[in-house]
Amino acid sequence: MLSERRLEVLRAIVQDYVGTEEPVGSKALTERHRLGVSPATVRNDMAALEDEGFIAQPHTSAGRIPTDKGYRLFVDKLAGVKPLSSPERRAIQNFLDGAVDLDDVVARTVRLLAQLTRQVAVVQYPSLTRSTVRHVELLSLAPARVMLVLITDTGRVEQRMVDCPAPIGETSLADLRARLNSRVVGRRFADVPQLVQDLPESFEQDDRGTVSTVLATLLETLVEETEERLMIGGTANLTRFGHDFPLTIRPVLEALEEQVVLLKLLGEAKDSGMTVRIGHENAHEGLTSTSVVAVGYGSGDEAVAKLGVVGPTRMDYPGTMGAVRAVARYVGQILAES
Amino acid sequence: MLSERRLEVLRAIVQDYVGTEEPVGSKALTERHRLGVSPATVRNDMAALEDEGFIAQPHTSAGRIPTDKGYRLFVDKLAGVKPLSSPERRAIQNFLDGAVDLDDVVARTVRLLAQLTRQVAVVQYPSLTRSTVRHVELLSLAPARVMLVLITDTGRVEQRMVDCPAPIGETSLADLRARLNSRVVGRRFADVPQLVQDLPESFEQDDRGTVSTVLATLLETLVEETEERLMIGGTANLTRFGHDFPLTIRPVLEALEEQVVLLKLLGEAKDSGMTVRIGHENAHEGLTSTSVVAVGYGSGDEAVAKLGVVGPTRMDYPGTMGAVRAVARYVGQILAES
DNA sequence: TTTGGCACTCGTGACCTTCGAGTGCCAGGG
DNA sequence: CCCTGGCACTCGAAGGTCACGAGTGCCAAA
Repeated sequence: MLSERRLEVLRAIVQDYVGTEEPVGSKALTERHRLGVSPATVRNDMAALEDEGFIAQPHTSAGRIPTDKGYRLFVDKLAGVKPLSSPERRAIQNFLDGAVDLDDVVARTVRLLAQLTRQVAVVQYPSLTRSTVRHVELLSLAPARVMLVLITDTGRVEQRMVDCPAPIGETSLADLRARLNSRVVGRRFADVPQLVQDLPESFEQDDRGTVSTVLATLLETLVEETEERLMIGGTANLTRFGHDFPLTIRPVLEALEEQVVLLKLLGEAKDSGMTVRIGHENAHEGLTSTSVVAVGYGSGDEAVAKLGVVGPTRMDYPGTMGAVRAVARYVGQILAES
Repeated sequence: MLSERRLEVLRAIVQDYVGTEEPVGSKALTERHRLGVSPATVRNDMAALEDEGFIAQPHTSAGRIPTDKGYRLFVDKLAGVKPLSSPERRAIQNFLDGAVDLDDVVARTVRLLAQLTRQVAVVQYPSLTRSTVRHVELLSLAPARVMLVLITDTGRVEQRMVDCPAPIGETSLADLRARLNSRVVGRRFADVPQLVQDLPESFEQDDRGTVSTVLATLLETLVEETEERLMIGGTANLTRFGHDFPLTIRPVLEALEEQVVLLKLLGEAKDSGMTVRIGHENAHEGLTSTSVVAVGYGSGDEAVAKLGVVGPTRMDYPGTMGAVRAVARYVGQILAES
């Protein structure tokens, strides 16, 4: 087991390296931190830390930098979550309060998060899977053409065109609308298929085909839209990455454009509590030199989606985690209010 | 006036420079292009072109590179629009045909354009200003709470909550819905305010307040949503920019994140025909080393929105213009069908 | 276990040289 | 009048050398 002081040395190394972006040596360490021991002692500790794999040297005769394992220990044991200052909290509140609709909430959240953390922000739209139906609307646009509009409790709206096998009258359509809503409003999406299963049977022969088609489209929408969407921002912050640019930034930008990759990334995060994935802990190979800090958010107790940031492994973990957590809370509040 | 051959030399310089990304010298030019004259002659021509400001030398004793003015001449006079190959056309068709809704169309278009041009793609959502109303729906969610859903002919859906001053009955609401739709369906957004002006008067005293509120929200939505949205993609292509990375790429990424900037950029493009803005022709200072190729697209004759790409001034103009034009046409078709 | 001392490593930056692509200019020829 | 070959010149890129110094590991003494 590592002694208390050695952990302290690791903490100092991480903090210095995050600040200066340069390998940190024993002398510099003792100067910047009041460790109460000489550089030589620190060197011994560093050698031990290196043996354990927490730090490494880019070259012989250079300072040490933390490894992924070192950051992991730092995040788990050595650092807390730094709460935001109250001006920051107020700024969040003000910034999010002006949002007019769901798109706007998400867009503002992305900007906010990117600005606070100075990193790339990723915000997932509230998922349809876990949300409930607020209303289903059916509009007759042409004799055999119906528009289906689905409204969720998170304010999301999805619409689909339905080409019906036969014309359907306004009365039947109103009837279907009423019955459909009485069954599904307030229910979870996952439960909908079962709830509407026997609906066609209660309609006249003529309309059954159309009713079935409409219901099929509804279910299809549920499935399709379970493929979640997300918004990213703050990519300009990637330019602060390092000096060895193109090689580092390229795969990251590519990964960020692949929504699938990002969704998987967020999906891997724990449902509750904050998840930090460091460097090679990320499965995607374009992201092996980045860390992902993610957390769930939602209008109630339960998370309906996730948000987070992507940044270099060399990031200010306490600060980033604080910002991510705070933003998630406020977004949850905003969603609950609307 | 520049002689025919000098224009030919300029064309060759642009083509070579776009291909190699390196200043092109007189000797290399005569080798790669059958100009029928000696390097010395080309040197004279180059000196003339430089006097006129079409090309420049990065340093003495280096080859020449085109200036913005040179690219301008190239685009206007020396190069046409390169049509896509038929496999490319088929690929576009296939790729866009799978789209399920408007969001999907836009998302696919962005990816497609980014892939075809290997540059950053920008696609504006069909604007509400120029589109027409397909349907307005009113849903009573609570006694004094109405949801307003607005559907456009381009398939876009906007919804707003309306808190009414007084409860309104289902009958009155249905009445309002019917009258509202009979007046505005098929009309342009710009005309709507006038068309609904006197609507509250025809309702009973009790409901007038609510009707006014609903109409106010509708008009507000029209105004608010005239602020257009857009989607961008292919930012990873920025890494192909040049060797002097961070400085070049940073302001571009920042500009791309500012939707306002991009909207203004697209707004400056001509409504019909293709617009190419080269380097310093772009007002925004982050984009002075990029060119923007934009074109309007729409379901009918008239453009309802614009799309385009942002890339280095050193880009393959004919190819890019060809791709942009082709994609715009296909998107127009898709929109017209749905 | 800590500390000061010491020899060693090796990347960084400054400085210099070489190399060659590219230029401008000029005199001669079609 | 325009084109061409020749020629001296420029100057950035690439490579080599060297001194510097931050940082290391190890050891013997406190």
